[in-house]
Amino acid sequence: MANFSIAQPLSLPRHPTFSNPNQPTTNNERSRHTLSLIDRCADLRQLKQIHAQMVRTGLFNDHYSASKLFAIAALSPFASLDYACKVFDQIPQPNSFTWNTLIRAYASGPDPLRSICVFLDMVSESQCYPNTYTFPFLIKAAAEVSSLSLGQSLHGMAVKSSVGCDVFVANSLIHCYFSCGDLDSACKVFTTIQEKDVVSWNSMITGFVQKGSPDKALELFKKMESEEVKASHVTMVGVLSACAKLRNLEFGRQVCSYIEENGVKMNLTLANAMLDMYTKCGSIEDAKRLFDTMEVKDNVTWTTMLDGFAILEDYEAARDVLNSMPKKDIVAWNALISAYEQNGKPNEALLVFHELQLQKNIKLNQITLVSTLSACAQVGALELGRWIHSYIKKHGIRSNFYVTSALIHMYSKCGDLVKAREVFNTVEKRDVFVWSAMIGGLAMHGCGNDALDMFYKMQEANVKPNGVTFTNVFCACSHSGLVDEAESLFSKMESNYGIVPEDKHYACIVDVLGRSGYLEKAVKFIEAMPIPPSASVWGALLGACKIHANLNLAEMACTRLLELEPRNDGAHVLLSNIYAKSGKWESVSELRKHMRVTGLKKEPGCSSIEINGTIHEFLSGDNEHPMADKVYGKLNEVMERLKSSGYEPEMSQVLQLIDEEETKEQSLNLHSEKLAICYGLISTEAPKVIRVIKNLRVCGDCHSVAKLISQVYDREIIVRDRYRFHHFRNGQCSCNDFW
DNA sequence: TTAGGGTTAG
Repeated sequence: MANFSIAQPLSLPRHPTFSNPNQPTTNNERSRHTLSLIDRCADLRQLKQIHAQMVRTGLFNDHYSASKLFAIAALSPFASLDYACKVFDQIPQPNSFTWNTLIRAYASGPDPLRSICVFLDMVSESQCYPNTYTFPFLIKAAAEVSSLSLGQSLHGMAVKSSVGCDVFVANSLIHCYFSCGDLDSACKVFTTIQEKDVVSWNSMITGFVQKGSPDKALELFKKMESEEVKASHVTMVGVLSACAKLRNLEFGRQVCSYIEENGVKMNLTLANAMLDMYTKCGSIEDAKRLFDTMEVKDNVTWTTMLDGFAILEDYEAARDVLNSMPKKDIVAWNALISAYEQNGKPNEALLVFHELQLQKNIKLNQITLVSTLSACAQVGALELGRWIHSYIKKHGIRSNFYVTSALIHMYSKCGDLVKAREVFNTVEKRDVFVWSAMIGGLAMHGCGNDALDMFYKMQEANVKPNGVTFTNVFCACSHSGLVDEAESLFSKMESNYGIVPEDKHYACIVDVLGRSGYLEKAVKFIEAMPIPPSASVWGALLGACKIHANLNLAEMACTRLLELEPRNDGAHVLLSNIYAKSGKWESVSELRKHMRVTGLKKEPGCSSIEINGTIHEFLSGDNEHPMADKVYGKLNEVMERLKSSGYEPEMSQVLQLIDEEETKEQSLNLHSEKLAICYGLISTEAPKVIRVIKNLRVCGDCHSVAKLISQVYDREIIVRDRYRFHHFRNGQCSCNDFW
């Protein structure tokens, strides 16, 4: 028996809703009056007062009255599971209704599995049998925790209890099977329901939408219509969501008219679903019109609108929406951060994150941290990344697979492979994304064999690789010259792993072959492709032609690439470099003229370095930095010192696009990575590692200079270029000059 | 006598 004490003599609540001009006189009337008060309770305090009075007057001994009180304690908006349990313990011999109510309360609580324990107590301790009310709650709990085996067991029990055909039980099972990813079982249950109701259809439609088959959801909706089942507002939410996922504006608009013509009851959720459909389908005008007419808006409304602008990369409008929100929440902030981060604007994402940190009463969640870590990875903001890592530990934020993968990715891309491995090693569970992130990290640092080991360990751990895993593995092979391994794995992708190679995988293999000098083999591989080669396939071949100075093949690859992407500046620059390397200066100038006439610009080289949490960017020949004078002063000193150690500038690296007044050597010295390294030398002390991130591939001269600086100045330098990492130490680079 | 299943943003 729980310990429940009546704290004070009951005084009927003074709350105005409780005043009753006609005081009840008889016992029956008093009971009825008390029961009506239960229904009108506004908070737990009032309920407890009624409880006390019921105990005092003996009304609590009446089973019906006690269970009414209990149901409110367990399920009302102000419910308290703790208190409800105490009330439950006071009820002698609870009946099915009371047990079911307790099961229901637990099933929708924070720990749904506890409802199963209550169910087991009910079966073992009471004379009550589970009925058509019991199973939907239990099955809901199984759905909440996505436990297929539990769902299946409950399904079996329901059948044995002769309630398997009940439409409520069947509908819960459909929902549960979808949640557990067992679409076949969900469909089987659906077909066995003899008298399907609208919820049966809704469960199927919603299930298909949520499990990535919006087309099937729409098919089902059409079938539902043909069977003349009247759609509800929940049906329409599902159907609109399917349209949004399919980006089918035309059908989406028809659905909106359907809702109006068929008198489907509108509510806020449905209006939000319409708004979402318009924004996802790219019709911001429709969205704005609807948004302006909505009298009631919640945070979903605001965030959907914000996201709509973000999709169109209208960040100013998105920002306005955030500013206008009456109560900004973390989801809205996350929407803006991830919009920037996913559209290649990581610096902007970080600025928003810093602003968010200044807000009071808004707690960062996993999504905030994952998006921000990804932005850190892009710009190489290692210090902020570390801060987020310690924030996660300090605030006990539950690390899920997304967070773990994001941390591994951040540490790897910021050049701290040791820390990336540490994160990987300390987690107990790893899914395919975690493994792939680690393989990707090893790949970009040139640890090809370690990456392959990881790939095999992953399979020993019974984790199935996906397309991303293979991309990362091939990338690792490419940077380490592991041609045979890459070819062998590629040939098994479909047969052994069931993954159909995509364009990016073909591009990887061309890269593997090409880098290692097997140019003819790479061409034959392209010719045998079952899908048309994409720009990235030709780009990989072109890159290899540059390394191995194969002019004829380069011209062919570039022509094919430019047929697909006429405005690919990288291709123009690569070809120009190859011409220059072969001394074909006429061709260089023709290409340069072509670029000028067509307004095509070479992406300027840009290198960044993080000092005390601030990212400093340097463009080629940059004078914008406040300490530019000192940087150039340091650069001169460095070059003199290196020359006296025997360094000679690699003029062959000055390949193209030099303005006439510049000398070749000056041009080399203006490279952004040299400026960033020099800034690192003057802003930090040994033995701090100098970490630089460059947007393009590092040039040969800068590579030699970095090696020499690491020796002459005894500083470790880590440079991330567009393709991989270079660790310079004692005059050597981790890439073994193979990049 | 009581009640239940399906709903939108990241």
